[in-house]
Amino acid sequence: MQNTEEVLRTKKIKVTPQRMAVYSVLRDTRSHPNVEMIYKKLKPNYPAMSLATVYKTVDVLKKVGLIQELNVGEGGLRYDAFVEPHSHAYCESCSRVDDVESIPIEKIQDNNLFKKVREETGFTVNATQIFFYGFCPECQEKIEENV
Amino acid sequence: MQNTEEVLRTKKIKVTPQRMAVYSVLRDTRSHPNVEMIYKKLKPNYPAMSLATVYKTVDVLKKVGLIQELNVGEGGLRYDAFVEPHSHAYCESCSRVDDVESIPIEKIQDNNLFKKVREETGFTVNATQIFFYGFCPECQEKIEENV
DNA sequence: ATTTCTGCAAATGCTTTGCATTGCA
DNA sequence: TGCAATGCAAAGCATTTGCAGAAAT
Repeated sequence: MQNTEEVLRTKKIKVTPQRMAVYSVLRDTRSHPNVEMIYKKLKPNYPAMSLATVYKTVDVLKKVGLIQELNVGEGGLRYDAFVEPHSHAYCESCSRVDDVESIPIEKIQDNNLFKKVREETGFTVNATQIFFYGFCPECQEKIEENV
Repeated sequence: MQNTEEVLRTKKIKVTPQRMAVYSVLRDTRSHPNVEMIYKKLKPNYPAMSLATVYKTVDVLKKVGLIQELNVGEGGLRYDAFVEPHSHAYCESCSRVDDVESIPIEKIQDNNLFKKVREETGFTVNATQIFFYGFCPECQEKIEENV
């Protein structure tokens, strides 16, 4: 995997320790953290890091396409450095977000879905976002225990 | 179509003018308004109507299943009285939200998609939300004019 | 040297809350 | 009448902004 510094440089944005740190956190996890979670994770190693900087940084990373922003309803905005098209499962109990890779969005696109949407609505479509809402394995267990 | 008052009564919630008004607005439009839009629409006829009441009302209507809440990213929370499963197209320029009915979610469910998600992630899935992001016909024209 | 980023604090804006009053059942 | 909903103002929270100092190119 290309190192974080190189990746940022490729995108022609200034390379700062804060940006490397935020992007590294996102590259190293599959947990789709929100800004607060990123901040908490970084604080021990970067005591001077400001929450506002995390906000500004995810914004920059999003704009250059290094990360994607997920709007998961009550769970707020989450960030994901895995930018290949894929869908997500959201746990309505603990707000956990998992990747779903077995339903590849490319396949849906291949099925002429974008074209179909265009025919119906006149919209030109660039992207799609698919969410599955339900309960993660851990929360299912908890719910069963409480019966 | 059943009248608004009857529908509310069926759901065993208190029938008030404010609730009827909010629900009527949502039944009469396909524009997926947010709270602010609902409020503005009602203000001329209900000058005493408070924004807080609109917030509380959409919450109640959502809980009894009369409307659904759509989380459309930057456009915030939108409300829709059309609760049959369907997907949505979101205009990244003007925030307009259109229904997409030609891609029925039932069909996706029939394709064992929920089962597939469960096999991959362990999540039990109750619902899905599909968004198409792009530009609506009007905004496409505007963009072309400015070239 | 210049431009951009960071960190702080203040400001913003959307949403929620508390509570006295009103209104539905 | 009793309980729930409304409307107002205040509070709450996540996010954004302005700006002086710091850092990257």
